[in-house]
Amino acid sequence: MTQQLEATRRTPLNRERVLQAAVSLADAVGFESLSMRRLAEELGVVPMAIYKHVANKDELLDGMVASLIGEIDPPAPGQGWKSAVRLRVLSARQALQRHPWARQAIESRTNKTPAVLAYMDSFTGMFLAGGFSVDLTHHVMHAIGGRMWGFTQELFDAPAGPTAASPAEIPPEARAAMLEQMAARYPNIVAIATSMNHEEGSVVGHGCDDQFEFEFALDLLLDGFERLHEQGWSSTRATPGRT
Amino acid sequence: MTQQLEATRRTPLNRERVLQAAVSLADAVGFESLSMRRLAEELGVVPMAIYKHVANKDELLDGMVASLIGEIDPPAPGQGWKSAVRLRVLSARQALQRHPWARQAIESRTNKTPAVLAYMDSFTGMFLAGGFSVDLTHHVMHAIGGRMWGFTQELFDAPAGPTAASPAEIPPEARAAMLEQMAARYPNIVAIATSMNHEEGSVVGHGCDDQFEFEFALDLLLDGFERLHEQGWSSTRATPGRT
DNA sequence: TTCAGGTGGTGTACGGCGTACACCTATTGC
DNA sequence: GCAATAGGTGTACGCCGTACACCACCTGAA
Repeated sequence: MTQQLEATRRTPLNRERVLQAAVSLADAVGFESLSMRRLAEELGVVPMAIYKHVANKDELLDGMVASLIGEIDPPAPGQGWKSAVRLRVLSARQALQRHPWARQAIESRTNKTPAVLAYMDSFTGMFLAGGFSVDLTHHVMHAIGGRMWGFTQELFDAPAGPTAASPAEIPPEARAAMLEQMAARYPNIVAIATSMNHEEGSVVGHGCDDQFEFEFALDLLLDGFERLHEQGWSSTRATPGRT
Repeated sequence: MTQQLEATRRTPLNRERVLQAAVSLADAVGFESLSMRRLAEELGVVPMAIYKHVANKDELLDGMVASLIGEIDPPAPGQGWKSAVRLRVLSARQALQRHPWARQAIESRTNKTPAVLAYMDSFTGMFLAGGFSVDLTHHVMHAIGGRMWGFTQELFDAPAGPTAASPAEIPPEARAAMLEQMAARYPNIVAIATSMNHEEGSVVGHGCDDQFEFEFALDLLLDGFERLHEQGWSSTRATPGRT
């Protein structure tokens, strides 16, 4: 009797459910807190049960990345290569922002799974379809590198200082002293930070517009690609802009 | 008596020696095999002894990154901004190639240590000294992102297939079949791979010239920066190349 | 000369991790 | 009706980072 109840209660695990659970667990607790044991707990199962569905943790991560790739839009048809690439990269970026663990997952591994290869292949195809030479396409794929995934190293992201949200924590004199020290030690950084939003005294203000920065670099690269393509660039000649 | 011998035998540990040992241990065994316990062993000391000199493993890694930064050349004087930046990035790249663990160390952490700030600040200063507006400098720093450290996501680096070094492992028919499968599934990747070195049948041949690829992207960005700078670009107008 | 305090190395222990291996138990195909 | 198999379990091992109590030695003041 209890057997029957328990039998119906549990739909058997499968790879799909494991990956799905892993993704949402990672979404919730972050990459470094995603452990096999914790995932098992989430699935109401003993840790080793997971290993009936994925070979090991690395394969789990590969599966998660594959599922992420599934969220990226396919190439938009009927567009020039440039806007097609642009749209797709931005779609990848959106997927990455939905799943903050993905950047670390991608960086932590040398990705040669079929899903990754397929994505890279399809990505490569956008340039070839746009009339790029195989040669130029090759280098262009290297150049776009991490941006293909929709992320860049975030350099400045969340500055050390407290935001305007918690003004009580540090007395204004101390803040001013800190600022002076910063400005003395890192004048250039401070110059940029203060220029970013000079409205109030908030030194390292609301942070940067990540999206703007990302598109800035992306478009810079795309423009460069375009220029090279138009001039019929070939690697046998020279690197892009050496004088 | 034994006391005296043992007293002379051991020069006491200090932060410098710990960091130095950590760096060369990581050089030898790789980032993921660098553990406090192993480092202690290398130093002939019990694991907890290390904690008298660094607060924890994160601080150890920060220290290692700082020591790496020390290996990067300072800005070359008497040059235009462009070649100064170029030289410095390539110097950073060399440092990173001497210490393969560094990429992971940098990626794994949100770097706000004084050493990192100082490097970024000095880097920023190269653009400002070149007459860049603070605005443009800001975005340019974002765009150059990871490349500031001398690395890019390596996409293609060591392909799955065996290299020419181990020809015995896989019989030629099997190789040919694999190639056909690859070509069917990932035609664009294979197109690039085969064009890279069409000498023999080595499909995913000797790999790419990392250095060339790196400089390709770097120069593309630098050229873009230059163009924007010359036209007096400002972020209030538009992103670089949108039509 | 002694003795307090600090510096640096030790030993033990805890709670986490990934996962190998032996085991059990339903379900299913013959 | 029964053997094979897929899927879940329990135990155990060897790693990891590090908290905490302890102790040896050196230094400098009384």
